[in-house]
Amino acid sequence: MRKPSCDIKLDKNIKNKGVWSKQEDQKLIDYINKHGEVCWSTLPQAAGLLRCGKSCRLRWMNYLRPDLKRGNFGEDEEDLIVKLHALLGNRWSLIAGRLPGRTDNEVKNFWNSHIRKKLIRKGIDPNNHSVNHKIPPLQNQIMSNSLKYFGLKDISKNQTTKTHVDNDDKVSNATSDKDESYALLDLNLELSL
DNA sequence: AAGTAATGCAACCGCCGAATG
DNA sequence: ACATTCGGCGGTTGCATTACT
Repeated sequence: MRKPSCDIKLDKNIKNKGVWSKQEDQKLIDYINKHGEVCWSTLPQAAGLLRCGKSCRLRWMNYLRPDLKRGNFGEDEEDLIVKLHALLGNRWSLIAGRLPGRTDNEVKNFWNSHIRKKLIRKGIDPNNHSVNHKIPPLQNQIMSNSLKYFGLKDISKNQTTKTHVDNDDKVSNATSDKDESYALLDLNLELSL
């Protein structure tokens, strides 16, 4: 058993947990402005922070980075997230990569708190975006090509994911070889992204 | 005004793959 | 070849805020 790379419970140097204070934010910002995004595991000590490197990285990536957009998602962004999710599933970092100034955490939260409910209200299954139509061969081919563009396997052919449905309100992307393929309605993604 | 439920979001947890010794 | 470390990711939790009764 290898020990966790960052174990808050075991590391005696890590005293702070939970919400970051303004002072901690400032220390992190100052350090990164001065030294850049260097080794996260040694950063906390070097910057005088009582946090683990992982926590520092998360704080910087999701909140402090100067190029972050913040604020509400626009309709165009929402639309793009839905389309990308139909194509990529819960690969939030890939989806966020197509949305300048947005983080994977932000996209994931937005999906779980807004988009999922919206799709359910419209009678669309947010997990597979299906409205009970089979994917026509041409559309299937487009999907397959799109996945190749992102450097991904075509999961519709043989994927068995680890998440599953506990109840109808839980996130799931359960698919298996036995599952049928469903249509991705309105998936007019530009393949030249 | 007080209590409770629902919601949104920041942060944590645990796992994985790549890099390194 | 193997063990270890690290960065990164997705899932989940917990808390603050808001809405409702």
